[in-house]
Amino acid sequence: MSGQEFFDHGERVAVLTTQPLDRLLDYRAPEGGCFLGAFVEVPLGPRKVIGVVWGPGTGDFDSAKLRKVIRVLEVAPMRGEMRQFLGRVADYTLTPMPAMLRLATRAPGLSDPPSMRKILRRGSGEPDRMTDARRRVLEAMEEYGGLAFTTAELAEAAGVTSSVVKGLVKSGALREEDTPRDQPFPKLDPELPGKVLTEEQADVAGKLGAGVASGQYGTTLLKGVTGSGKTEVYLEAVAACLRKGRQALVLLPEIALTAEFLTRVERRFGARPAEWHSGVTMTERRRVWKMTGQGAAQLVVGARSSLFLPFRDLGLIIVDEEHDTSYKQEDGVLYNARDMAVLRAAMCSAQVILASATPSLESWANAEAGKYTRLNLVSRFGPAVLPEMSAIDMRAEKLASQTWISPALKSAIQTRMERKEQSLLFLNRRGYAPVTLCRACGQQVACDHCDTRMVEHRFLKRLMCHQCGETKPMPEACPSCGVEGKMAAVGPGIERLAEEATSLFPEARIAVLSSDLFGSARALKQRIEEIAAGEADIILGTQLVAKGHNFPQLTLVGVIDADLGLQGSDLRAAERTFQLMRQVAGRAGRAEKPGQAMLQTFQPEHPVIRAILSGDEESFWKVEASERQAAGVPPYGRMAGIILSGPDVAQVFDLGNALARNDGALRQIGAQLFGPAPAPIARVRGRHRVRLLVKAPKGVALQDAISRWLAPIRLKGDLRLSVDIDPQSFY
DNA sequence: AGCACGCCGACT
DNA sequence: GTCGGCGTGCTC
Repeated sequence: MSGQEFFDHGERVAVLTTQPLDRLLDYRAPEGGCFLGAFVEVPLGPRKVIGVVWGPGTGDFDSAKLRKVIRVLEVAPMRGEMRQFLGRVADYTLTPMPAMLRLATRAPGLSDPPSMRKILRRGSGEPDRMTDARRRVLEAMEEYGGLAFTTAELAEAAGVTSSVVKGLVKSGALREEDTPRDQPFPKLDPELPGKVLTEEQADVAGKLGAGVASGQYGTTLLKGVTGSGKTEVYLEAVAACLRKGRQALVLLPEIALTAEFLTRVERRFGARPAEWHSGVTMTERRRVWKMTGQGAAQLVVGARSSLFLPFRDLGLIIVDEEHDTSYKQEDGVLYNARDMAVLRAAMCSAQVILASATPSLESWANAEAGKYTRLNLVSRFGPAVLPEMSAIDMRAEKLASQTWISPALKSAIQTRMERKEQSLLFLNRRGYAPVTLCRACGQQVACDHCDTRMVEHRFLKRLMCHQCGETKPMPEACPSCGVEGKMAAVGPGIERLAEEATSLFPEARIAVLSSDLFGSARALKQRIEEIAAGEADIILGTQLVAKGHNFPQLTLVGVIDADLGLQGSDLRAAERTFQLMRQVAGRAGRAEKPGQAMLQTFQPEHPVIRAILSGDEESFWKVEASERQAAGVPPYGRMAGIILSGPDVAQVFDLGNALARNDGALRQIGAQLFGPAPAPIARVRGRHRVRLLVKAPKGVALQDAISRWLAPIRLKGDLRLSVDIDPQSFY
């Protein structure tokens, strides 16, 4: 990086814009000059765009044609560390820099001057006439001396109309003052008493705190079983970070989890932290972005994109539920927030805590290799113990056709009903039935734009494509052969399971938790609270229920189809099933009552099912690790996916074949290329998709080889190409 | 990304 | 003649 930090008026500067150009553009520094990293507005063709001063000009552009930076924006310049971080993420994910800059400036109104509002202060003058209403206003002002009132707020507080307040301003008893609308976040107090920790928790918290206090980089894998108090423990690391005067970031995989988390932070530190995710309002986003940059937000709680906020001095990043697949962005810039968190921390001497009850194999392997410190919380808090796990061998169960709850599971639910305890039935399938077919011709109803089956949603009275969201009414006659009244639902979805549960237990109060049955995160949260308070006997849920919600009355978990995730050729299928089953099982018996988990399976001897039942995680990981090592796949090898798409199948395949023929750059590093083959979903929204997979030994320069391989190709027409380094899903 | 330029077919 | 389709190329 260049040593020059300031550019005088007229000097050449190189500017990175958010426009998808593959290089920096030279401009002349504006009057008053500008700092390296300054956010600027520059002319580009007929338009004005936002950019960042990235360094001294490259000088190879005709200086007569050089245009001048219009102005420097009134926000903190981008720090060198942030510029470097964006560059490293771009190199790693093969993302163009403008897209990276867009990620880092996802706040509205950056180009606007700081928004101001008028607040009131006590003036020097006295009111010409004192009335009762005026006295109340002045008293309210005294009482809340330090607060910044607007006219409306002060009128409200004093119980008068705003004209009374305006009168006082006119007479000079109050005066108006301009103040920035974006206020700093209230101070968090790390010295407030936290929850009393057990000896084990205090020991782990102490070690994490010491890491933060060292002011150096380090990553810790914090493994704690459900209910072991992981959150309390890592909040002590946040406390250590705050004491050091550095900022902290907590990443959560799911927006639905933030509300409860914010409350816990408030209980521990006396104020709410900054919040950053797609559900936050525009004005609040702007405030969070700016305050993060000024160091006036000590703690940010957010989704993966909060990793690209302009922290001034980031000392700690916590990745909660680090194994969660939603940390991998699946559209736009393809990055894994967990991995990039480690990168960012290494660049700014911060600590990372990867917290999970069921860590990813990647993190487990990094801990085994000594790259990460590993800390364990093994005891569940309070008297609760992990549930007793058992399998129900579905080959031996006699089930009526079109039913999925085995007699064994049914009687276990019955027992819970009698004891006034709750049961949870888990089925990771939304809708009523995964397949709708015609009994006359055997044809399945498929989406018109994607190569996927349409899923019946009886609740919506429609068929839905889970790929593109397209819906259509339930057909009376077969769309393919025209025969009427022969359409049949095949297989269970969560809605159909609800139907079965209702007929088995007509007197039970049944709650269904599926993401498509709730319009908002708020509605979902409220329903979850009602259920936790006991307003349901049987809970039916999809994936959603596996994540961190606490139901104290719950003592039975029944997994309807434990084999569901094991099918398919996904290299992480075993790992995912293991994590999901463990997490769902962890929902039972969190309070005083011991829990029981029953897994309905057709393959009870499958190693993954056996590992889940035995609870022997270390041996599961060791077996899984040795299999991946033998296959040379992550985390012991590297992979990348190339997805080609376009409206014309032949064209897309031609491009795929051309790429496969010219794979010299890949062979140089000893990488193998598979494909082109139709992508897992061969058609989405009318676009045909073809995939190539690259598998390379660990430790080679994979990104470099891929960019050399792809450099010569020119995309014609409507063809698209995207590169996914470390792809998460393969099915 | 936008936006112009430019080269062909279809129309008042 | 001219309107408008979108392929190609440029933006400091």
